Amino acid sequence: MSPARTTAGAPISSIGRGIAVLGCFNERRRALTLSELSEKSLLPMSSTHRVVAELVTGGFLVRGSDRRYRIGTRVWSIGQLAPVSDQLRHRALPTLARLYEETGENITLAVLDRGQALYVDRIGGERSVHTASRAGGHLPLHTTGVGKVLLAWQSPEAIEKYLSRPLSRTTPYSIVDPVKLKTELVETKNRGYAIARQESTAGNGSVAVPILRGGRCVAALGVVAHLTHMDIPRLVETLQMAADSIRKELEDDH
Amino acid sequence: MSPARTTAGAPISSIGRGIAVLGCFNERRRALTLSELSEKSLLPMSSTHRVVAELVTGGFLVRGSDRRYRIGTRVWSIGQLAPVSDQLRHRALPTLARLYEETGENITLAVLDRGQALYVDRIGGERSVHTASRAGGHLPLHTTGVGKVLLAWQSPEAIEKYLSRPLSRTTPYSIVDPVKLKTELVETKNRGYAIARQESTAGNGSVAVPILRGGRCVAALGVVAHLTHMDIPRLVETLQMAADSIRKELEDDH
DNA sequence: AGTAGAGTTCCGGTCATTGGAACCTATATT
DNA sequence: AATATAGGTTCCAATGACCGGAACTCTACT
Repeated sequence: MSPARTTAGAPISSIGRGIAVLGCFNERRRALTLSELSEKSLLPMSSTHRVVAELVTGGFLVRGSDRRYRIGTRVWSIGQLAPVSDQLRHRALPTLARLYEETGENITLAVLDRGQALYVDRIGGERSVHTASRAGGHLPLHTTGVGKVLLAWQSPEAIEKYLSRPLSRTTPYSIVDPVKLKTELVETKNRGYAIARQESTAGNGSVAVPILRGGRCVAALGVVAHLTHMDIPRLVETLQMAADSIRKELEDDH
Repeated sequence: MSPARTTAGAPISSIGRGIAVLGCFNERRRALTLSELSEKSLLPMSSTHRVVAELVTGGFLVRGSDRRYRIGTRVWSIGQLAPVSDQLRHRALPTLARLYEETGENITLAVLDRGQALYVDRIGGERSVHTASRAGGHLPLHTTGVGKVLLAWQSPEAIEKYLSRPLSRTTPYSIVDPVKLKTELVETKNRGYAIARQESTAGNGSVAVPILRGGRCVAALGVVAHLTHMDIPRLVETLQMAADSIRKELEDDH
């Protein structure tokens, strides 16, 4: 009776609907009820129910004893085959482990993804400070050490494009002035590493270096620590050696 | 004209088709052409083409310069929200890093998934031996240390069920006799750890211990090393302390 | 017991989906 | 250069899988 797939205006394919449902999950919302999925995906309840049932059948969603849906192990498993995991994370992990043991601080590895810093992995125990980053999570480019590195090594046009949009403020120390940020980016690229001071989380600072391949910055390696015990020159040296080690690791085959 | 979705017998939903296409990828085949996807998913070329195009639009697939399709970063990113990654891997990672640094050998963390050992993570550098395991990959339960642990702590019925099916042989040393394997499993549970000697890859041995929560074995922690330099009693002690550390980590909230 | 909210099933209408066929486009072979 | 082959893309008529409102069931809470 009613025209199918016109509720939200543009018609969406079945696969698009499935992806939309999976896209409802994020770091804050890792377990959702059917109603929440229906609301967030903008699909009617009955349609959501059907789509969800098919995703459950395929192992892409699982329903817990609390009746909430979570991302299935199958998605995780297939996701491991993505180049970012297979080529980068896997090869860098031993170096990250060594860095973590050496410094005892949070170690992060990030790449540029959809205009944000995508955290490819993070090692940080209870002994190290609490941070906002999490493997698979996105953070802005201008409030973190790794983000600044990823942005600084972009083309001038890409940098201008990023600066032309409003810069979000996460803490009172976040740099939201495009002119000031541009100066900082130039400085970052010149000296070869980035610093962030309480720009993402209060009390924390971070240092980050690029992992370069043929002049391109393919990833950024960083440390997050409490500002009071952050020996920057020493961290930079340690990070640069580790970045070089990862770069070599990436060169093997392909 | 032709009846839709009856080529392969049972009708498959659109979402099921999307999942089938994504399911074509595995550790051996991380980059596939459209033809290969069509062949493996049992879908006609034109249908595959449409499904793939929608997956690309949604960021679930990407096409490289070699015209091959690969799993998109988005799948990896969403997969990180799965409990196996979010609850287990993330919390265990610092301990795995410490273990790796302490031993210098391959460290593996696995859970039971669909009758196989699913590797939740693996840290192993070029210094450690080459192994078959990889994060996100599956291996049989009876040919690896972690697999034996996961199986040994299952219910007697589940063990019988596993033993009733033919046991695959990976190396000449693989235990394929159900009676012999059962004895080994009993012994494993009694002594509290598992050993495998060249049952998965030639020259390698492994030691593994369970991570227990309320009597249930939620994961297995193992080391893979060259048989000649494997100090079993020492590795067992190190692993058990690490397993206890991970168990405590899992107890924090929920 | 009653109520609200969440979740599930039903079902007729219809439009997105389907796949064969035709058509491109590179790469290899003659 | 011409031809062949495989791989990939577009087209289009036919149709049955998908659509979602409505009715119903289940669960949790008062």
